[in-house]
Amino acid sequence: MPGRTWAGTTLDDRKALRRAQLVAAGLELLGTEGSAGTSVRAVCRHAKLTERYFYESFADREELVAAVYEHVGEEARQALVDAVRDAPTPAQRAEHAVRAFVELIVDDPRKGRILLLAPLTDPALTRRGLHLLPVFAALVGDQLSHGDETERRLVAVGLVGALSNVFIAYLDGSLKVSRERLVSHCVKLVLGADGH
Amino acid sequence: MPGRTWAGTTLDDRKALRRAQLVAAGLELLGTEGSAGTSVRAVCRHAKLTERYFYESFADREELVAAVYEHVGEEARQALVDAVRDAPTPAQRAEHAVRAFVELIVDDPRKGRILLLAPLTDPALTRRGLHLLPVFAALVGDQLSHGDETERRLVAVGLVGALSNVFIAYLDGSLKVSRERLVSHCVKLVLGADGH
DNA sequence: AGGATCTGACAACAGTTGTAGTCAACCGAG
DNA sequence: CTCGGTTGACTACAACTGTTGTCAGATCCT
Repeated sequence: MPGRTWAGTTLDDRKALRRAQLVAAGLELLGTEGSAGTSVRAVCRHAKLTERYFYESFADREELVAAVYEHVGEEARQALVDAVRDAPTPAQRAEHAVRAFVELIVDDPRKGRILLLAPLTDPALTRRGLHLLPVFAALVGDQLSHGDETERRLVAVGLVGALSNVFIAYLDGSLKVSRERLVSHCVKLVLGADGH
Repeated sequence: MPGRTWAGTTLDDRKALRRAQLVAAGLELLGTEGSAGTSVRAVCRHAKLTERYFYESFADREELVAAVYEHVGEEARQALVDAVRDAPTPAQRAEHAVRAFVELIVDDPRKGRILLLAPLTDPALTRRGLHLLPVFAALVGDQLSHGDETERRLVAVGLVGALSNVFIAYLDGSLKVSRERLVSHCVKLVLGADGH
């Protein structure tokens, strides 16, 4: 059993550490170079590990990019849940959620790019149907109060698209606007979506 | 001078024809297989031409991709211009424009995918900053009547994002809704955007 | 110290990529 | 018919991909 210690740590510890390094390297590459630049070799170079350790933690290149995507997605989900909790009114919930998301992707644009763009571009994700935006859109749709089923879905999909595009434009610098204004505009979008 | 005729056509004619075949093959591949599947060899196979003719018309793989994108973009622009002309009221302009766009991408989803997704996914396009959505957004922004400069830009970027996302969801089948309802909802989005 | 275990640097495989070059066959103008 | 422009099939190259394997050396438990 791998209770045996090595350089002060157990085998499982080091294995988990290496896996984390690989995921971090994958996040960096997927968030900057994009899908094509995220090769097994490139990830290993970046993580300062050899290919052997790649296949110790992942069966595929696919598994790595899926792990990266899910990692970022989970982070975003958690940030949103934390933000919405303890906000009594819908308006406050909207503002907190938007602010949390903006903070997440402004602190680390790589995560924004991965969350918003990767599932559209990387075959490893599209093939698995791994796309969280529809999930978010469904959550948003459930919060809406007006209209029938498909109406809510249309509104939610549109709203998520509007927010995404504004974020993307903000991220790549083509939308020059203060962060405060960005947040308040997005809040307005969210609140306006439910308003008729 | 290449006025000399060959098999009934001049050299320039055949060269142009081959170029068109290559662009058509590029459109097909970029719109179905995506960026990764659009290799020089694959394009040539699809166009039933050899690599030599590829480099007769394009210096790079990049040039081909850019040509395909600009081709589709020009087509979309033309369709929108045609649709908007002769529509007196803003409401009619919005409806005609949306309808024209929907027809374009429903008749040929490949074009929709190229227009909306390719610039986000293909390095050949991102590197050149070849992205027409901001251009469309700017056009839209000029039509808005409320707010200052940045306000109009924010609204336009959001509107374009909302429309794109709805179209994309409709294209990949995840948004099951009748075409008429799609159009009318999009028209509502367009008209609602200017209502501040 | 001995021996099991872990590590890292590399090589090997077959495949695809972009790009360029060669060469035999063809075609139509003079 | 001949000659030069034109065609297409084919090869060549170096670089890269995912994946697996090898092997010398370091590290720690007993």
